[in-house]
Amino acid sequence: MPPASNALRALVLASVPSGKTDYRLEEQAGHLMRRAHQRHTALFLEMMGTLELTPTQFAALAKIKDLGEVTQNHLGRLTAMDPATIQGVVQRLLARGFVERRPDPADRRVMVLSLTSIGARAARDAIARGRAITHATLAPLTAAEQQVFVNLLRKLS
Amino acid sequence: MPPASNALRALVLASVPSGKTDYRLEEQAGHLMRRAHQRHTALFLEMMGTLELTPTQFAALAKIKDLGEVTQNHLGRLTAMDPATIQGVVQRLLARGFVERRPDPADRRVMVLSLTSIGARAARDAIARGRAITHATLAPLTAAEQQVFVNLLRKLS
DNA sequence: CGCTAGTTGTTCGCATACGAACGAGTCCCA
DNA sequence: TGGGACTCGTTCGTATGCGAACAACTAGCG
Repeated sequence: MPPASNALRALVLASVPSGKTDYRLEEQAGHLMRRAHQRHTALFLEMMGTLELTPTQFAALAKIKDLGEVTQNHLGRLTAMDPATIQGVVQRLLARGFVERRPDPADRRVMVLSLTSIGARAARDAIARGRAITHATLAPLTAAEQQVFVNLLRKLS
Repeated sequence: MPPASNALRALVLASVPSGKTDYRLEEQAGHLMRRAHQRHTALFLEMMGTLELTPTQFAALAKIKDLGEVTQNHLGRLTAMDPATIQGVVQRLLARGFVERRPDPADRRVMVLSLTSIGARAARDAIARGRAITHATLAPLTAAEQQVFVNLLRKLS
């Protein structure tokens, strides 16, 4: 330590009182992402209304509709849910009669999922609302900002 | 119903085949927000490491450190957690000895929260890591993009 | 003073979310 | 062909996240 450092250090400590170097929670990306996602979820549940679908249930439904038939774990990977999570989501869709399961004779570990006719109708209705939900979620931004925002989000997959 | 509407409706239905008008789940803002938030949470838990703090526990800790003393529900409002959620978070911080509670003589409904000395040290360490976590979360973006992204997120509070 | 409206913190139930561990099955290569 | 490595789906435990209901308490108004 060089001499005269005591006075210097006191100065530094005074300008940085016990690590309180202006860490503002409200400006941290993660905290803002959590809040923005929270707001979206609230909009989603409200606007999905009588369909009573959660965001993950909706994602699973829309993806099965896309593919016709999917394996449960594969569906999970496509919708960003780990096996434990997709399991519960699929159980609830099964219970509501939106999804069917049948064993795959070619691979006895696997259960193949597909939509029932009720499930297909629900998916169609839900996707219509999904568009409105995306619109509402992005409403605070201008059209140009919305483009930018979605592009940046994609980079943060 | 006006006449000739059957043929018309058939046309409409044909041009919009059962609602399959290219709804791409992967491009919906909400889905992307969920995935980006997921990635952040994984980074957070990994980088927080031995401190074993979750994002919400960290937010509560940082906010109590800011204010010195807070009421539980008030803390919840400041960190965007409803009373049921903040209750559990505070319980876990109490159990780890990071937070103290004392009754408010002026309002017997209220419990005032503050940091213990261990909690204050944990908060200081955690905030240092918090900066690194924000950095890592935004790493896929350029500095200019990071600015834009955070600004847009703020509008979507 | 008394009544009503609102607030505070708690509990319950349900739905993500994920790590860890597990049994069953498949794949590939020595 | 045998065996190790991997995959599939399930279960358990823990932590958000929120609606709903609740008892206790405060505040404000007639």
